[in-house]
Amino acid sequence: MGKRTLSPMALSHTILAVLSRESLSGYDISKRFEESVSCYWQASQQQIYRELGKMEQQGWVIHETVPQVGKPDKKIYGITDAGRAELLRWYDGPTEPTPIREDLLVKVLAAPYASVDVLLQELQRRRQLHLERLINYQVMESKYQELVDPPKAEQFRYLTLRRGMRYEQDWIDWCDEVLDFLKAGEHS
Amino acid sequence: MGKRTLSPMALSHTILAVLSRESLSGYDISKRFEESVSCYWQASQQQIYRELGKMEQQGWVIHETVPQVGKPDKKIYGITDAGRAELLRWYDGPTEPTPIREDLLVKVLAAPYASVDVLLQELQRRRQLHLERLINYQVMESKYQELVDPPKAEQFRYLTLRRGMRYEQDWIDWCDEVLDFLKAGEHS
DNA sequence: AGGGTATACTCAAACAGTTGAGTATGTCAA
DNA sequence: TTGACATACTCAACTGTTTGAGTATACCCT
Repeated sequence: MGKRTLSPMALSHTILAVLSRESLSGYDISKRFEESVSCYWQASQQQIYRELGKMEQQGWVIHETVPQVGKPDKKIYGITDAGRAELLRWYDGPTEPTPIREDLLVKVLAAPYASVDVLLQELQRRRQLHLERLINYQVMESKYQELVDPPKAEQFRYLTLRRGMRYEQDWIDWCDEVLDFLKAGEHS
Repeated sequence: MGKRTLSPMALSHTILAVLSRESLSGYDISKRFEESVSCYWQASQQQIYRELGKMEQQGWVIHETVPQVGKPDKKIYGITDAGRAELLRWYDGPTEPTPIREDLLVKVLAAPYASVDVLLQELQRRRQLHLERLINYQVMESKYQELVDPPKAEQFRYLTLRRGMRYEQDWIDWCDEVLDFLKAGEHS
């Protein structure tokens, strides 16, 4: 007797959305999550395999095992009609903003009682990390812009990338704002 | 035998950071999380009380019960020396970007196989929600700007609010981008 | 009485996510 | 042989978070 009345379970719906376009092996799904899905959904390989197992039990996906030479067999997962129906059912519901839990900002709050130098270095490290992500997304963007007459699905996928790029730029901008504040020495 | 070697536990450290400045009742801590902490850390009331109990067992905080007239007794929590040491220990470690899991973006990805009208309405709803949050933060910002010679802690707290404001503005901008795309009918 | 609000706090169950640790097949280099 | 990498997949334990459901004191309104 579950106590939950709502079941967001958006990882499975993310997988369903990815499979809507084409069937993929579990490994290739995992690769998608490292690449084009990474700007809006993070999931580990273990999580994905586990979820696929559950989704198959629920009849949303089905797999066929394909033997390979020199490599292990792979399981190609495809979405079922029930899976498409489930995706549409979920799609009609509301979305919720992701709960925000930013430990870097907790450190900003604690900085008056701690070492501002440590914070400064962490801000620089984080700025660099977000810059690298942005650059990676910009490389992906340039590939979208090479498409001459992109299919509808590609256009929508591009919009998800745009969000990722804005998010990383936003982080860089905020880091710069805090770094400027710290370097101006106004806290001394 | 725990399998974990790392223990981020940043909720407790957020509470420690909040208590660094002043002792507060559990209820008031919860109120802080609804207000000034909300732009960088979300936690439920239950979660906060539970965490305070754990933190007290670990000696990081201590409470005194204060009887009140017409209201239940309240527990005022204060940070201990051990709590301050724990906060500093944690402070020196690296931060990690929050894992991103945005169901609205999954819906953008699924939109070619579903109703674009539903997406359009959801984007407008979300835009409104993020605008309301931004306006709320702007009200908070104007209070910071009334301070003539703000203490250091207030200046750092203001920087956390700046992040919240940028984040909400970023969402609004992205929603506008997608709405423009949908309304231009380029997906037809 | 019931419903709403506020101040104050607590218990329980379920679940999604994280971490650790593998498995199988193969290639290449030191 | 070992270590690194790639393609492919699986199991187990733990934990933070969410959801549901309260508790206590009081006030106000229908």
